[in-house]
Amino acid sequence: MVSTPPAAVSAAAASAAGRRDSHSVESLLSVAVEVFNVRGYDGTSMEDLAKAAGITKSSIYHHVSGKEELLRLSVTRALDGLFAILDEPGAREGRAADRLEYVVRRTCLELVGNLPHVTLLLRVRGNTAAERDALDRRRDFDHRVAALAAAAIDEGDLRAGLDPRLTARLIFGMVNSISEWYRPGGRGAEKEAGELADALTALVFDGLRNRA
Amino acid sequence: MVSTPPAAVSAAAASAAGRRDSHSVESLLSVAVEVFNVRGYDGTSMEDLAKAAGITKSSIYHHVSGKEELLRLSVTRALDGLFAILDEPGAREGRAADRLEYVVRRTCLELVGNLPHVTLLLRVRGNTAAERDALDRRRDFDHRVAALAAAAIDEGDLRAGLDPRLTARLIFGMVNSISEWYRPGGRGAEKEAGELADALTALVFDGLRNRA
DNA sequence: GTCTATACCGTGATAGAC
DNA sequence: GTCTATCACGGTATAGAC
Repeated sequence: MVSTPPAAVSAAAASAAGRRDSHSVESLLSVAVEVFNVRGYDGTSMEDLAKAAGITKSSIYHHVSGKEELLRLSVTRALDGLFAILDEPGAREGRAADRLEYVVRRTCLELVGNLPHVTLLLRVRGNTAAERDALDRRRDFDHRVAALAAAAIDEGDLRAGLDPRLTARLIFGMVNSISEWYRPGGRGAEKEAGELADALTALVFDGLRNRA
Repeated sequence: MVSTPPAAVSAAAASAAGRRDSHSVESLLSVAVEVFNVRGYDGTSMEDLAKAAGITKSSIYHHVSGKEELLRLSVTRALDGLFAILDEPGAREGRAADRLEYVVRRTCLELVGNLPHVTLLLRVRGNTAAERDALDRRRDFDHRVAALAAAAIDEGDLRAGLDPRLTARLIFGMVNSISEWYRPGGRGAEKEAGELADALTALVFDGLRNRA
């Protein structure tokens, strides 16, 4: 690769000069996920990770078995967060349309609140075992949401004639796309995320058109 | 990488046995884009491309200067197709809301009709010069669509209070997500694409909710 | 337009001292 | 928990014959 870094990935830029940072699996993971999200998983070398973490390549192997374990840890975390939403009361009780709306809203918030891991998950392509496992679980999630959409159409709250599978795909295509541009805005980020979720939910359920 | 191929990428599987396929830049490009889209650009080696094309690595350099040129050719093609939409009469004449709807619909069709190149474009991360140039042009496209959304709100056809930039991002997040699951269905694909574009446009402008 | 052969470097990973 | 040193391998790319 002829790569010139997009924006000089030095997550631990501050400590870059010092070297010899002390790391746990946790701190290493958060550094790695940042770099993966800038460079892409395949585009990231152990050397890149080492530089960003402020240690040497070899030191990384003291914490994890290799690059793929870092990926697995990250996407597992993302998926656990998403599946947890489906077990919340708001996703299990009431009319299907309301449950669907709840899941859409909560998924937005979860994506924003867990942005690095979810972003990485959404970019996984299936080249390694860890990636394929993640894709399987994602498919699972999609199916459960499509079932929710189907129920909402049956109950008459969503327009008849909608294709539930397609509808679920389009909704979550929109939700997931947030990861491509959203950057947390420091304080007020929570309110910001709520407004984003509101805007998206309104668009999906009521559309853009003015009915005045 | 511990990679086991996801689905044995042999675009030219038929000719795999024979070897010594004859290639032009064009035929090589179409093979390369297929492989890039399965393996990811960074995850694809020249060896992968050579196998899929049925020639050796060295032969590829007879046609192009290297991997990055194949990427540049592909994303340029994708971007040219998208920008051409903005110059069509339907995108330039009439009320802004109608022009926006036209662009959304046409973008869906263009994405489906030019799927491999557009898919690759949407996955580009900015690691190389070719990728950064592509990202710049994408941003340009987004701005022009956001301006269209702003005009449509001003004219009163879209709900007041919408954020034009956010609206444009969400719409095209949904449109672009089609590339993650859509696979052309042989004959009838044109009708299929039209229905997909209709469904998406209806969702965006009128929402899912049943108003009966 | 393809091939074989090869240069050269970056890669993921390991061994073992401190 | 970090380091230096080292390894085998696979990566892009080139030279030159057919």
